[in-house]
Amino acid sequence: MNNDSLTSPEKQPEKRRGERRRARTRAAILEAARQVFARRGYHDASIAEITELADIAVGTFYLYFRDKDEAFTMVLEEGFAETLAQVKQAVTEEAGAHSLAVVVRAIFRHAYGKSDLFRVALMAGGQFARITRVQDAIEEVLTTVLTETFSAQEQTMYDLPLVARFLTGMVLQGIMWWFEQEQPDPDGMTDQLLALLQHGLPRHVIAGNSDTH
Amino acid sequence: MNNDSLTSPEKQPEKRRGERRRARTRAAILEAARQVFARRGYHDASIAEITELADIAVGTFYLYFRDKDEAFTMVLEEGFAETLAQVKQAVTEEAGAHSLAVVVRAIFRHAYGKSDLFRVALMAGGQFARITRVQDAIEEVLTTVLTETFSAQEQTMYDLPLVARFLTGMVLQGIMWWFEQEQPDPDGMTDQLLALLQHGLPRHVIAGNSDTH
Amino acid sequence: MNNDSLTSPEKQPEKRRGERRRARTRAAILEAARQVFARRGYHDASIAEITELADIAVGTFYLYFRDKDEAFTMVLEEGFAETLAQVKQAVTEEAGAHSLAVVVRAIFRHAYGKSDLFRVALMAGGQFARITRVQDAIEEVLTTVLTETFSAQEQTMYDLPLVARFLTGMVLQGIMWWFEQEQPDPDGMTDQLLALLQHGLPRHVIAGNSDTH
Amino acid sequence: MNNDSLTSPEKQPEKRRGERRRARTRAAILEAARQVFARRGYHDASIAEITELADIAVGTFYLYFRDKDEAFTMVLEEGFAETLAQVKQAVTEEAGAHSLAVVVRAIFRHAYGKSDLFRVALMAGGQFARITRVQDAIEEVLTTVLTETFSAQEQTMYDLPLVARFLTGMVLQGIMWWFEQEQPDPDGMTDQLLALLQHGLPRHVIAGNSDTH
DNA sequence: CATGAATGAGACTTCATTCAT
DNA sequence: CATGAATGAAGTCTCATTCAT
Repeated sequence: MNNDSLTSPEKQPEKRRGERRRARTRAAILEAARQVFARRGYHDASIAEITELADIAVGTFYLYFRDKDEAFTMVLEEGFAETLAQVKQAVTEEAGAHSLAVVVRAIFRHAYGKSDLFRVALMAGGQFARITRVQDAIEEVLTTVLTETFSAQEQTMYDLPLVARFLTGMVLQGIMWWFEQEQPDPDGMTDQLLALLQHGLPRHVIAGNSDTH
Repeated sequence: MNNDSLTSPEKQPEKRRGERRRARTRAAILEAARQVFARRGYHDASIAEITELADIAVGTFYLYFRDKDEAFTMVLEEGFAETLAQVKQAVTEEAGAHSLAVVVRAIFRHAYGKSDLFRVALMAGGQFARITRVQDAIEEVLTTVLTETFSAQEQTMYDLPLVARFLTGMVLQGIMWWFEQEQPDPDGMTDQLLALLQHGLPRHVIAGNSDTH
Repeated sequence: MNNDSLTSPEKQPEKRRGERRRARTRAAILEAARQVFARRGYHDASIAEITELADIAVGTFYLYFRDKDEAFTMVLEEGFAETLAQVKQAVTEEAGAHSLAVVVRAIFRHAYGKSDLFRVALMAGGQFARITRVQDAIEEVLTTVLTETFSAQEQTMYDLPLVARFLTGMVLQGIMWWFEQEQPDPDGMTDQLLALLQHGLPRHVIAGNSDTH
Repeated sequence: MNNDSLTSPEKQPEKRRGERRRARTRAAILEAARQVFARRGYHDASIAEITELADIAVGTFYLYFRDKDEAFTMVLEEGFAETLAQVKQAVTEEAGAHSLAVVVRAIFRHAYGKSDLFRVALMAGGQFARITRVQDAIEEVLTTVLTETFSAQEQTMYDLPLVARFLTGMVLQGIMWWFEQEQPDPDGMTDQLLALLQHGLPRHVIAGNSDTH
C-alpha cells in the first residue's frame, strides 16, 4: 500500500492528477445525466443534452460509460449507494430496537433533498423493472422490520406482504410530496406517517354513519 | 342522440352504418393501443405495432387521432371515464354516507381486472404529468371524502392533504399488487386496507422497545 | 392461381401497381448500391450516397433492406444468381461433354460486362469470407470438372485441388483484366487461357538455358 | 553511415541510443499494425488496438506516422521491400538465365511464411489501388521475364500481357493457398505450377470428347 | 375513407486525430 | 518524446408523420 510511494515516487503526482481529472469528468457527466434524466425521463434524455450540460464533447461521454443505459444505471446505483447502505445499517444497528419508526425516519431523512434522484428512479419509462427498483428496496426493508416485530399472533390478523406494500406506497408518496414542496421536513413527515399508523383514522371517517357492504 | 335521426331521415341508414364503422375502427385502434402501450411503455410503443394489431394501415391511424400523444391520452381518458364517473357517483350518491370505505371499495372494484390500463397510466415514461394523472384523480376523491368527514377538531391533528397522499399511495400499491397477483379480490383488498387504517399497527411494531428520536 | 382474378378482380390492378412500384424502388436501390459498393468498397460506401444515387430518402432504404449488410449480400446474390445458375447448368447439361473449355467459356461469357459486380465482390474489405465467395464458386465448378475428367492415373501427376486453384486464379485475372480494358472479348479470353493450358509455355521460357534449383 | 560518427563524436552514444529507441518503437508499431491489419482489414483495424498491442499510448502513434494510411502503406512497403529487392535481384543476377522457374521459385520462397503481410495486402477493403499493388509487382516481374525470353515468333502466338496476368493469378492463388494450409512448401508449389505450365492439361480435360464452340 | 410507400429529422455510437500536461 | 483525455465529424438506423393513389 504505502510501498507504492517508494516504488515510483515521482510518478505518483502525474498519476494522481490524471485520476483526479478523470474522476472530475466522470462526476460531471453523472451530475448532468441525473439532471437531464430527471427533467426528461430516460427516453427523452439525449446524450447530446447531457454532454452539453456537462460541458464536454459528445464522444467524451463514451469514454466513461459504455452507453446511455450504463450511465442511467450508474446515476441510480451511485446515487442510492450511500442512502441504501445507511438505511440498511439503521435497520441492523439499533440492536433489539428494530422499529418502523427508525426505518421510516432513516428513509425520509436520506431521501429528503434527493428529489432529482427519485424522479429519475420513478420516472424511467418503459423499463418497468427499473421503476420498481427503488420501490423494491423500500419494500424489502419494511418487510424485514415487519416480519421481525410482528408476533405470530399478530401475523394472522394482517397479510404482512400486503401491509408492507401499503407502507411502501405511503413512503413513496411522502417522497414524491417533496417533488413539489419542501414542507414538512423529514421528521415532520415521519411523525405524520407514524401518527396515522398508530392511531388510525377516526371510525366515522372510515365507515361513515352506516357501513356499506 | 336520437334527434340525429330527425335531421335527415332518408340518409340515416347509410350514415349510421358509416358512423358505426368509424366507431368500430376507432375502438379497435384504442384497444390495440392500450395493449401495446401496456406492453412496451409510451416510447417503445410504435404506431406500426398498434396498427398491425388493430389490423389497419398505418395511415388510417392518423384519420382517427392527431398523433401518438392523442391516442395515448384517449386510451387513458376513455379507459378511465367509466370508472371515474362511477367512483365519483359513489361518493356523491350515498347521501350523507360519504365514507372512505365506500370510496376505497369503489376504486378497488373498478380497478380490479384493469391491469393493462393502470400499467399504461403508471408506466408512461418521461411525461411525468401523465404518470400522476391517475394518482391525481384518486387523490382528489380521497381528499374530498376526508375533508367532508373530518371534524374541524380532527383536522388539527392531521395534515389532511398529506394524509390524502398517504392513502393514495396505499391504494396505488393495492392496484399495482394486482399487476403480479390476483389475490386478494377487491373486497379483500379493501378490508385489508381499512383494517390497517382502523386499528393501526401495534405500538411495539412502530416504536420498538424504546422510542428512537 | 387464375381464380384470384375471379375472387377480387377489381383489387388486382391496385395490388399489381403497388407491387410493381415496390419492385422498381427495390431495383433502384440495388442498382445504386452496386455502383457505390463498386466505387468505394463495402466500408466506404455510405447509405447516404446510395440513397442519393437512387434518388430516395435515407429511411426508404431500410424499408427494403434490414441493414447495409443485407443490401450488400443482395447485390451479390441477385447479381450472380443468373450467372451462377447458367454456369452450373452448362456444367451439368452437356452430357458427357464436361470439359474445361465449356465451363471456362461459360464463366467468361457471363462475367463479361459485369465489371461492377465483380468489383463489388472482389473488393469487399474486411470480411474476407465475402471476398472469396466468388472465388469459391469458380473454384468449386472447376474442381468438379477436373475431378470428373481426370483419369485416376493423371490424378497422381497433379495435385488436383491445387490445379483448381491455379485455374481459378487465371480465370479471376481474366475477369479483372476487363476492369480496365474490354479487349479481348469472352471467346478471345477463353481461347487465350485454353491455349496456354493446352500447349503450355516453351521449355526455354520456363527453365531458361539451364535449370536453376 | 559512419560519417555520422565524425560529426559530433562526443554526443554519439546518446544520439545512438535515442535513434535505436526510436527505431525500436517504430518497429513495434509496424509489427502491431501488421497483425491488426491482417486480423481485421484496413477499416476495422483501430489505432487503439494497434497501440495497445504495441504497448504505447495512442498519441505516440502519431509521432511516428502521419496517419493510419501512412502506417498501412509502411507496413506493406517495408514488409515487401526485402522480398521485392531479392526477387528483382534474382531476375537480374542470374545472367542470361532469366527463367520463369527462377522467378516463380523466388517469389514463392519469399512469400512463404508471410501470410500476415499478404493478407494485409490482399484484404485491404475499399482502396482498390492498394489491393493490386502486390499484384502489380508480381505482374511486372513476370512480364519482364516473359518479354525477355519469348522469341519474336512465339510472341505472335500469345498475348503476352494477358499471359503475364494469368501467371500472376496462379502465383497469387498459390500464396493464398497458404492462408489456410502450409503444404506444399515453396519448392513443391513451384514444381506444381511449373509442371502445369510445361505439360499443360490433358487434351480431353480441356476439350471433353467433342469441342464445344 | 383507406392504404402503405416514402420521408427526414434526430438519436446513438465510433474512432481517427489533436493537444495540454 | 510520451501520454491519454478530449474532440467532433460522420455513419447507421428508427420511427412518427405525410401524401399520392
